[in-house]
Amino acid sequence: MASVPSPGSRVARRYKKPGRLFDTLLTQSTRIVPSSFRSPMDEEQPLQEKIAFFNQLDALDKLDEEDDRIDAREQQHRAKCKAFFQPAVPTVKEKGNPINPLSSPRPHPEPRRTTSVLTPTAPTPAPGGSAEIIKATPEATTIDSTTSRTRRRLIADTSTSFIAETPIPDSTRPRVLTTLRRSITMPVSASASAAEQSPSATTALRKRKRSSSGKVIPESAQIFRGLSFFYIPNDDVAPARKLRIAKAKDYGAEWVRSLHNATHVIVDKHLSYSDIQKIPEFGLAASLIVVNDEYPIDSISFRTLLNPDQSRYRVTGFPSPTSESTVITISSRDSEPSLQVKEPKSAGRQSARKQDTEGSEGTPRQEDSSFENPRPTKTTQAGPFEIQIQSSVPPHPTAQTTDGPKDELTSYIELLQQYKDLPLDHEEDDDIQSTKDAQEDSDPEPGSEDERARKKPATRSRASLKKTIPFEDRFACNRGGTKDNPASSAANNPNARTIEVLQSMCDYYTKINDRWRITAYRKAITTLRQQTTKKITTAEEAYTLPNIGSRIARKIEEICTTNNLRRLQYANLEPTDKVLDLFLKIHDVGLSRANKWISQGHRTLEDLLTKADLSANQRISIEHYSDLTSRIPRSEVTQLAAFVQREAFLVDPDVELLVGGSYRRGSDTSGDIDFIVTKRGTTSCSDLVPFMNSLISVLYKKNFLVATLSQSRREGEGSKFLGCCRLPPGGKWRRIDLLLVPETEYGAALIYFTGNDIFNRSLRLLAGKKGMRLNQRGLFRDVMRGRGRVGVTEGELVEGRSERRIFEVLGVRWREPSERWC
DNA sequence: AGTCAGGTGCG
DNA sequence: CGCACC
DNA sequence: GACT
Ligand SMILES: O=c1ccn([C@H]2C[C@H](O)[C@@H](COP(=O)(O)OP(=O)(O)OP(=O)(O)O)O2)c(=O)[nH]1
Ligand SMILES: [Mg+2]
Repeated sequence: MASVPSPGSRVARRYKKPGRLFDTLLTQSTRIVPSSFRSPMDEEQPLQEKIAFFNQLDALDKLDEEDDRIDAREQQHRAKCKAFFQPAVPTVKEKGNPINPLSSPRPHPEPRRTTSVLTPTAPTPAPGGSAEIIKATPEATTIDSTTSRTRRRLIADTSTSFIAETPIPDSTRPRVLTTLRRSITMPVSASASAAEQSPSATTALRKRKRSSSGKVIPESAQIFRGLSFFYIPNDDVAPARKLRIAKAKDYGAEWVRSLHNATHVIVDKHLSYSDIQKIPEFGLAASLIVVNDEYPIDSISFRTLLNPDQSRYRVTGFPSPTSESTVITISSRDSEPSLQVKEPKSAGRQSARKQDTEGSEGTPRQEDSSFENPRPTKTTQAGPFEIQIQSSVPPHPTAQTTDGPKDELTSYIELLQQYKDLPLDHEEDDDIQSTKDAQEDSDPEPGSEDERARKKPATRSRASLKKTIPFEDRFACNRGGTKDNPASSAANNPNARTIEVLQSMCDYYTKINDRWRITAYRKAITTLRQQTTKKITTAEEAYTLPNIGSRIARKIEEICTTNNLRRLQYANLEPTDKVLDLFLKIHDVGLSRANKWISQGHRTLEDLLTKADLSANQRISIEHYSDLTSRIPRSEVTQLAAFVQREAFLVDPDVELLVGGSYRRGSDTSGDIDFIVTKRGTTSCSDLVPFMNSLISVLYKKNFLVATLSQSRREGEGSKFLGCCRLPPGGKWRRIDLLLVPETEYGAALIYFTGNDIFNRSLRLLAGKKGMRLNQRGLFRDVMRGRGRVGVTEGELVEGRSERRIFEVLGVRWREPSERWC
């Protein structure tokens, strides 16, 4: 994967498996009208206006951001809490026992325990999910969701008119606007059926669903219980603040209007100490806890009252805490020398990607004039008026024409839209492949047929200029790629900047551990990267592409017009981000641990080596940080391979070793070296274990192997060895992976170990959609995945030996390893 | 409203 | 079960 | 977030 970080890169994969804790299930808007993303202006509109428009939207987006932020943090907090996050005391040791000097009204016993109680996250797997399993089990066929879903889709297809959103009259704001922005006009054609689905249509069209804070937080979780917050400004005019206030209330805080009965003073970020001093009776605040509005948010995030003394929560200009700053002053936390740098964007140019994350701790937000003005103005009028732009825009000719390389299987992999049933379409002008068919041929007997009957009629409308094209391109992984990146990725791709920005978004979500958004962005980026011919500028254009929906499409347009994404301005950029990246590259360190360390005040590798408690692997990994994080030139991989193969031959001449991973895909550089070890005639990896043991000991003796990170020799399971090695003379430390594979599973293992990971996943996804299951041991069929999503039946082995046959059975065109970059 | 790959080892 | 890894 |  060379330089390109996205696919397959460690970072990209860094999200962890769900563990159902992170099943975010946030909201999701279902797009119905093709142009739901459409902004009021049309293509021809002058750039200036577009920019102006975006600026106007700033306030609103801020809101969105706020939402995201909260949502995200809610997810995040679990990870952090579990990671023994220490609420108040940033000092290194002592885990439990948070000392909350000031906010002790409600001492929180032992955070860990508390958290588990607090999060009533009841996964509730919801039964009956296997709607799309083709080979559904008899009882599983009782699919219900399909009906409503289908209905919705139909409507979607019919709408032809475009909706426009009203540009916001700047001065106005808040909720009025919010509403306005979401207001939509019902497509004429759909109006007929509007009645039956109006709610969903509305939902689908509006930009996003905002969760009402109607949820009830269990009393035990109400960390603010007993506390009284006085806000400055003390009103809920600003929607974002209103939201925060509501949130605080949810957690037990009382919103007070007077300083007299307040316990905490929550100051708007944009206000400085000198500003709030003017407040009448401000003197009272001296005895109160004064923090900025980050404090409640963070506290909620961590489900515990944090130490309000942290610089992070200090109001700008607030007389510093008598300089007795507790123990250990965490440098980076408060330092932030030039906290004024800001510099929103302007010239841009800077590499958005990595280091640009130059934010400022305490003052991360730009001025963003609009958004929450201190003065108690009240929202005024706002004459919302909806504009209907009738645009008979014909379905984009694009769609499949997008670009050259397309192959059918590509289409599969990625979207696997309707693989098998991928019907007919072809010329049939009605694109509709809309797919509804998918379900119809399959089985309706159980009971829900009635509805299904009525829905199918209508439909034939084009409307969706969206990704209709069923198979044709749906990218996935076609591209050979490895070496072209030096030149191509950087200079060649016209969408470089866009990708760069989106990648930042992706990074952001990575930090937040939002699995699905990460993959969504990853996919979007991948398809964008494949548009090598022209620059995607408008939302429509972008929306046409697979895996780019309305929201990312909008962002793309914004990026192209403003060369920036407002979302990033306040979404990202904490100074600790670089540290986070630093830590994440350590083997056996993920988000959770890295964040934990950061919260403990560690900022450098040295800190970790001296102050943190590390596992053996982590220590090794830090001690050879630079070696292990640098990529291995192909030539060196070849040498390493030769070395190992030679030794292996001496141990057992019948054993075969093949280098897989990125090397097999033709990469110029690799993050590690992956060996697939097999021997003819073997049927279980246990047959190879003895060989492995001797090989490993030999390699150690030769000073080739220098560390073992993990080793598994379970019978029946694939066994693998992960360690570190180096070329004899004293080469750099390198990561090495050995996978033991019996001959009978060779093909499957080959696919697995060759990757890349995205390719594997799409293949497996495809298999799943075909009622099969693919893993590193083979391809199985008649798999029953029932309820709980857990495989009920393992399925019957179809093929495991031959890589090619697995492809065949899956109906996927053979792909050379070099074509497996997705 | 559900899905988004599928597995391992460790604590 | 969560985390980290492939 | 995207797609079904
Ligand atoms: O989440 C994952 C990670 C990896 N793999 C497979 C594909 C991958 O190709 C192979 C080896 O993993 P590795 O981490 O070595 O990735 P790589 O493709 O070899 O890239 P790199 O150059 O970073 O080693 O294991 C997966 O199936 N799922
Ligand atoms: Mg590799």
